[in-house]
Amino acid sequence: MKEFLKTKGFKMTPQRELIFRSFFEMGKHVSVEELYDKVHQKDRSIGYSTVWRNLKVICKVGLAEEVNLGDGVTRYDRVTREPHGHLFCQNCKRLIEFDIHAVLPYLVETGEEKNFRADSFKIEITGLCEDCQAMENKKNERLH
Amino acid sequence: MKEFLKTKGFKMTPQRELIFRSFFEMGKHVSVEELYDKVHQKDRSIGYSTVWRNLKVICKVGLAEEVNLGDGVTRYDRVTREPHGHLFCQNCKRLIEFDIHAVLPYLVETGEEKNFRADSFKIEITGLCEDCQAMENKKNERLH
DNA sequence: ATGGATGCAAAGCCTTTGCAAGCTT
DNA sequence: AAGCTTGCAAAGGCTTTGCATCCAT
Repeated sequence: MKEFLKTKGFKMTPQRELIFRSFFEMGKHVSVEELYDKVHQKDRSIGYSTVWRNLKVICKVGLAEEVNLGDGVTRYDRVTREPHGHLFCQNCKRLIEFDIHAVLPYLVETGEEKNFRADSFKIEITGLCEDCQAMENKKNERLH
Repeated sequence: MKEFLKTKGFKMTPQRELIFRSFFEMGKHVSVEELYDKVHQKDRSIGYSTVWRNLKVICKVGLAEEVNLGDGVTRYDRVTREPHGHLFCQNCKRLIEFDIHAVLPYLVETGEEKNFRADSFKIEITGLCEDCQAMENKKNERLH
């Protein structure tokens, strides 16, 4: 990893290593704050902006990309995994993934038709997850 | 429209009418600021927050929905039009639409499989539009 | 008269950046 | 030494809200 970063013009530091490790352990859909909390527990001296900047670095070297669900918080998602879409529960903010191999060809074709140079594809379904639907139903029952 | 709003618990006012009209004239992918600029030209007394709140109202009554491309600006998009995806140029911020009828069934099915109650579907391709690619090429030529 | 609507200013919230000091190579 | 990194604090930039006032019903 150290070598890999060097080829991209970045250096390795203890902080960076801890941040990278933590991010890849958490794996997916991590917000700056979540990662900061986790990292900060292990090393109280690491600042918020360092975490933030390193998340950007992870993106710059192509290991993750930003995900924006419109709830005001940017999340970071590993890109080494298979292409996938997101089911985003607006209540509990949970993110469920699903495979999008079936539709990717269509999207690629669409971009080509319009002479658009596509960098990334995003498919998101927002709504209510199974659990939150159940909760909602219980709440309604109580009201009657 | 006045009647329609009343059924939703909202009242009609001169400001609201101007804002609604302007929004529907602009039609698609409008940011608060863009709409404010347009509205403010016609009536200098209308404040930014009034425009903002009315955009929210338009969403609440189901006539538009928020679009978040991850550039820090929330845009509002009419929902009466056909379901569509977005090609978002990261350089000029232009939004090009494309039909997504072909893939919607797959997405609906995906949501059902996971017992997810889907409220909305979002498909976004980010990259560089034709024009900006041309500009980029010219710039590169000049450098050589 | 009511309760929603408006304007202004101020607060919120994340995201970014400026800087001086500290490390990596 | 040269340049990337880090921490802290402060600045940004857009979104929201508090409040007194106004207006539609």
